[in-house]
Amino acid sequence: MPEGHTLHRLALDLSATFGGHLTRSTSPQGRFAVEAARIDGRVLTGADAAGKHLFVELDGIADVVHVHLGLYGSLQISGGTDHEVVGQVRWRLQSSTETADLRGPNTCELLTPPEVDALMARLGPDPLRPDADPDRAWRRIHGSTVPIATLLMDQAVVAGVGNVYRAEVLFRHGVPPMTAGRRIPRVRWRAMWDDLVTLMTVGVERNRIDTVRPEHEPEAMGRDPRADDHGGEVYVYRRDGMPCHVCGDVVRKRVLAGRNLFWCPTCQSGRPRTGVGHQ
DNA sequence: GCTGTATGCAGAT
DNA sequence: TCTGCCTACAGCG
Repeated sequence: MPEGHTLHRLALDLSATFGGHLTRSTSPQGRFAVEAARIDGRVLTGADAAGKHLFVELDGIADVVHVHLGLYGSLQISGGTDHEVVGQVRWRLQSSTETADLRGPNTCELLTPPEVDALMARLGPDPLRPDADPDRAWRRIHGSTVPIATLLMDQAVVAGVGNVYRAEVLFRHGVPPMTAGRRIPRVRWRAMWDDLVTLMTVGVERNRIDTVRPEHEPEAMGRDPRADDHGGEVYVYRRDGMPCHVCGDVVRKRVLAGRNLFWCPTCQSGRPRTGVGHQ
């Protein structure tokens, strides 16, 4: 489930598991073999994330491993070192006691420090980084005729938000997805940003996306908690055709800029409403 | 066994 | 707006 929270969580887990340890690197699949040989046998000094990008640093080499999971990549950390290789493992990282297997990444490469800087420079503020400046995103949003739903997915506007957080934050603020960026009031954007900080921080802690407020949880609403389980509790993401948790209207879906977009036409009508849960 | 789909993004058209 | 790509898995015949 690679949105920004996944990468930040992986950075924490990699640091905790491998930080300060001598590591071995291989590429069972072969496509990272040359690079793996260069970093093999080094102490892992740290891991960090920015948006959906993961960086791993090793002692004695300036270059940094850059990983982007894309749509379906995964990095699985597990105890033990004698695992059989299952599937296409691009990079296997091991300490004396632990193994991390990277499968299906969009990108796994070594970058020089200037290349890392260039990559960071093209990212918008990341709600999971304490130094992030939401006004930088605002400057891109408030003059734009592009729908807010599209802007939220643009990593140069906000880094780390993916299709789930986009749908959920728009729902939680009652914003119609097709609203032009320039029609989003500044206070609304700030509330959405603060909410993203909260939601994504919870995402890192739980390693899953939960966006449903306590008063709308299945137990509180008398719903079956197993009715639509996507590995997290959400309002609209992939719930098209199902009743909205808040108002009961049917959740809609359309393709926007090549991605599925989900929303509730009633809760996100753009008209002031008295229902619970919206600001 | 095949097809479709996926929480992403770059490059071509 | 589209195509391609990284890979695994569910659903279907």
